[in-house]
Amino acid sequence: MGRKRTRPDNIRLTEVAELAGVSPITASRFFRNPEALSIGKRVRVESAAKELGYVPNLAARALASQRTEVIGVLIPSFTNNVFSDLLRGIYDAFESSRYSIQLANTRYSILEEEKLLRLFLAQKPAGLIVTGIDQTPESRIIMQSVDCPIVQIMEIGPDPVDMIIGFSHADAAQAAITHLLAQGYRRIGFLGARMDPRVQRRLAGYQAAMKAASLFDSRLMVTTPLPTSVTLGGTLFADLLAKAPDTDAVFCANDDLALGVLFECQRRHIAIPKQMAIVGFNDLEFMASAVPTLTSVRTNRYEMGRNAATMVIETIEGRRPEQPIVDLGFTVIERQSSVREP
Amino acid sequence: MGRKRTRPDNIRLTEVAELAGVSPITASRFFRNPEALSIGKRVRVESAAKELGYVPNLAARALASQRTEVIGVLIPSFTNNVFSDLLRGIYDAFESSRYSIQLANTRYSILEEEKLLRLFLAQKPAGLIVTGIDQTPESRIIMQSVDCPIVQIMEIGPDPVDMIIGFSHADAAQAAITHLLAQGYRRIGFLGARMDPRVQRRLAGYQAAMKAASLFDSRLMVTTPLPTSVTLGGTLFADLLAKAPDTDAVFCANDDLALGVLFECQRRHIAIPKQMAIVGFNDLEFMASAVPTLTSVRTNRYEMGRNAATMVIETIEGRRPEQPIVDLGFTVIERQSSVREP
DNA sequence: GCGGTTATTGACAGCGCTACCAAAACGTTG
DNA sequence: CAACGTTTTGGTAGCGCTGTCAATAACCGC
Repeated sequence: MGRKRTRPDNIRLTEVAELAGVSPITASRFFRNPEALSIGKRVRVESAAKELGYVPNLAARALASQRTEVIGVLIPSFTNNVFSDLLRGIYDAFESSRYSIQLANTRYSILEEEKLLRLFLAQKPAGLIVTGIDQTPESRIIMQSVDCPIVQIMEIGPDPVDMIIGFSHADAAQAAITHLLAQGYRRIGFLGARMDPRVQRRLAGYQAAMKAASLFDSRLMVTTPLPTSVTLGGTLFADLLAKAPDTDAVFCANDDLALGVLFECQRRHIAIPKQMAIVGFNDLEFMASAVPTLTSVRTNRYEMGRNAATMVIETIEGRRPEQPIVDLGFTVIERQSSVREP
Repeated sequence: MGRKRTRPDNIRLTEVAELAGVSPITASRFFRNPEALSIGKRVRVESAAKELGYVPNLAARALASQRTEVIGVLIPSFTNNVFSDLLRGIYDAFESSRYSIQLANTRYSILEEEKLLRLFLAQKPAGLIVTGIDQTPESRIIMQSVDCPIVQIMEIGPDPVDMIIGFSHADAAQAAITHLLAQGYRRIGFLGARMDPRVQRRLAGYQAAMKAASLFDSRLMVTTPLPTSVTLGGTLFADLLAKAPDTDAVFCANDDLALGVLFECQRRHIAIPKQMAIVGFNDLEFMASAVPTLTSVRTNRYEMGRNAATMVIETIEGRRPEQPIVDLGFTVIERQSSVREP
């Protein structure tokens, strides 16, 4: 008959209410919507809570209110530097809020993503941040049927589930190629690893630009499903030179590959940018420091994370951003590796 | 009088029990300790749960059982590559378990860490993973008073709160210096950024080795509280050369700095390893790919994360590891940047 | 001073699950 | 086959909080 278990010694809301001389429900309201209380009760509850060191029991709150204060975040990789900047932005934005983050790694698998999505939604999160726009049809249905704000990040697309923030990878790649063309390079190669959807779109942008300039040649494209690395950059570059020895520039789908190309050029005594131009993607910190300095396409990853988080919070709190699609753009940062001396 | 709120359409344990023809408590047991059920009921509950698509309500579980299945993880930075490997290990290990991870960033502040610790412990986590051994006295008291397993990671020390896994940063630094000494280098500089406790211990190891060889000279040490970066490596190296122009080797407290030094040497046409040796720390992937390849001290970050997580899980499940202090060691990977040709 | 409106406060019940104990079912043995 | 031990199952109550609605207090114009 009932529990004999020793009552935990934690302070409960009832205790706070008692000390403050109000009903538990009033005390409860203080923590959710202090403005609803009269000034007198507000300060009484506040000081009682502080005096007792009250910490709300989130499990009880979640059970009673049928929702949590958890924001689910789905990213495809922890290893990639790109996502660490993103995460920093997200965590910074949520830090001062009452929401906590539940982070999960999809490992670049949309099936894994769907599984994690189901898992998350069963716990009724207050919001969701998911990477990219290439969910499974199932995932989209799940996401649409849910009533919490959802922000897709990393790229923009015409048909967001709810809100979306990012930039056009195809346009960014195209801008990089346009820059190389303007510098007089003609045999521009493409190196890509992992070939996740965003890299594919960079490839598409590259192809569009090359075709528009009537310079497209499939031998100039070297890609691999392997995860990216600096070493891989060197390997892919070697492949590229084997297929197209007259290559005079390389656009790398990310900066790690670009660094690998730089090292491979040093090994082969290929002069940069005279014999070979290098352009990377993301503009990681080391690009500005390399010798020669490496051109890259700057993307606003920290801001993306931060803004995505802000959009979620605002929506939860009823101040939904008027613009559900946010394009953060990109900038081609021209450096020595792709700028020909006059 | 009571709630009129629409009953959520989620499947509850009671429904599963009903369909399986057992009492709710038996169904509950199935999810916590299936072995306690007879085979017959076990399969009945299992298929009923699957048929209804039952997902347990974690909030209710946490409230009723007075504990959660959340593992708190405190790391000092998201930006640092070192921690992304660690996190990957931790997430991999917890993936197949029922535990979920609550990640927080202390920003290298032990006061922030103490705050986050309080926050975590109020929610009764099932376990805790914290970085390093330099907590505030308050933090240590809090951690000792808690009854969940705690693993400290990244380094080892004599007096763990509970369990600890890592390696000796001082010994690792000392080994790096020993290697340089063996190669005949004598004016060995030290570059360090951020100067968090682990970098300080690397510095201590450097100092010990230099003093033992009667080669210590404070002008050879250049440090800064600034966060690390490749660019900073170049800057610190320039400072070092200004203070001690006869420097013939540099030990960098991390690989980013080492890469920056490499670039600075290229800029100044300093021959590596003839005029200058470079040794980094952590052995990030790019070190093997640089030109020349860069010597570094390999640390087992992924394994550290994975093992820490496993230690937590085992302890929760009553199979506490017999050895609470785990030394994962390190390896000096000798590469071109520090090996003199005969 | 009255009817009516709005700001505060409180009572009640229950969110979905599990701890505790007891009872039932099952085996085993002399 | 009774007596006993062991496994398996169920009943009860309650974890700490909040949604709903009702009640009360405060305010207002006339």
